Amino acid sequence: MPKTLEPVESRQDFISIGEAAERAGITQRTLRYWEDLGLLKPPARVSGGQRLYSRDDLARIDQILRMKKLLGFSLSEIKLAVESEEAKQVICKDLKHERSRARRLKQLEESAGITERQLRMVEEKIKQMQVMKKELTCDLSSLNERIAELREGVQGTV
Amino acid sequence: MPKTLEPVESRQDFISIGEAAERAGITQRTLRYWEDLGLLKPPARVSGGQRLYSRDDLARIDQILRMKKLLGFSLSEIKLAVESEEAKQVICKDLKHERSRARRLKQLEESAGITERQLRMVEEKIKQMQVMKKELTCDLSSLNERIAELREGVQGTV
DNA sequence: TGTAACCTTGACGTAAACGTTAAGTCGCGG
DNA sequence: CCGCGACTTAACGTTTACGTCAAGGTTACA
Repeated sequence: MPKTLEPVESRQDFISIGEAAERAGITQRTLRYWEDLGLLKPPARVSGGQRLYSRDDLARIDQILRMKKLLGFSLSEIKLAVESEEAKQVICKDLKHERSRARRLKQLEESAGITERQLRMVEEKIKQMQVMKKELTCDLSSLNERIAELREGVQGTV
Repeated sequence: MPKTLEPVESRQDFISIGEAAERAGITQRTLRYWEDLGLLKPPARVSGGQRLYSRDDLARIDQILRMKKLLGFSLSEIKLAVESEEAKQVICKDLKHERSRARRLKQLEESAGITERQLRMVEEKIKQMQVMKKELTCDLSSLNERIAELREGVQGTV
């Protein structure tokens, strides 16, 4: 159900697709595409049909971008992650409504599993990138050494 | 010039494309494709025309894989990085041949510049990934807290 | 010496992630 | 109330990074 504006929220709190795209540094097409794939939940619309993005929507967009650029996830992988995020929020709301505990527990655990896998992956990546960093640092300092040697005309010292 | 076997090197030191691909966890097609794009320098060949990959080649392949998977680089970006790596090695060899000092100095500096840019990028990524790690850790512990609550039947404590 | 397993190039196919264009609708300042 | 820019959906095009044959050459081994 693509919701319309809720009474308490002002039109000021929302921005058009053009502005949202510009702020995120992507195209309108990309936003619509992500929506089609289910990465973004259908945003609010004005009566005429134009999309209105909320602060939450923008945060989600940023999150997706980070997963793409930092972790190199495909959109389908991101969808999984986003769905678990979704589940988390639904669960938090549902906690009020006091329903089937076993079911909620299962969802919570599933969500935690996904989050944990992501965490492990991030940790692994950080480790490997620190190795790369060390290598690059090494390379760089040996290059700088050579440069210094050359500058001082001490070319023969290999 | 796709070189042939050099006298000092034994055939044992080289492996076929099939084995190289298997070791790297990629396909033969991918190796040939990378070679076409100029990511890999043309490897040695046996007289019959079949490729022979050296230890250096394998190292290069690993390097490319890390750039792809860790940094999320496109192949064209990787090509740039690899070319600068190439340049570095050429320069190191040339250092013996004692040629125009000014020119070598310039190349060394260019090489250092590229390496430094790469280093900065890696550092930036590490930073951002540490932020993600923190967020995920936070998420996870709050999830686990809720799970514990539910398990002990203390559902009301929001 | 044959033959099965491996390799070669070349060409065409494909999935993902959008780009681009078309044809029409909406919203708002003058 | 009109015109212009921003928006809508739909459809087709494009790029990247390979996958997948096809048709033949090479190598190793019984």
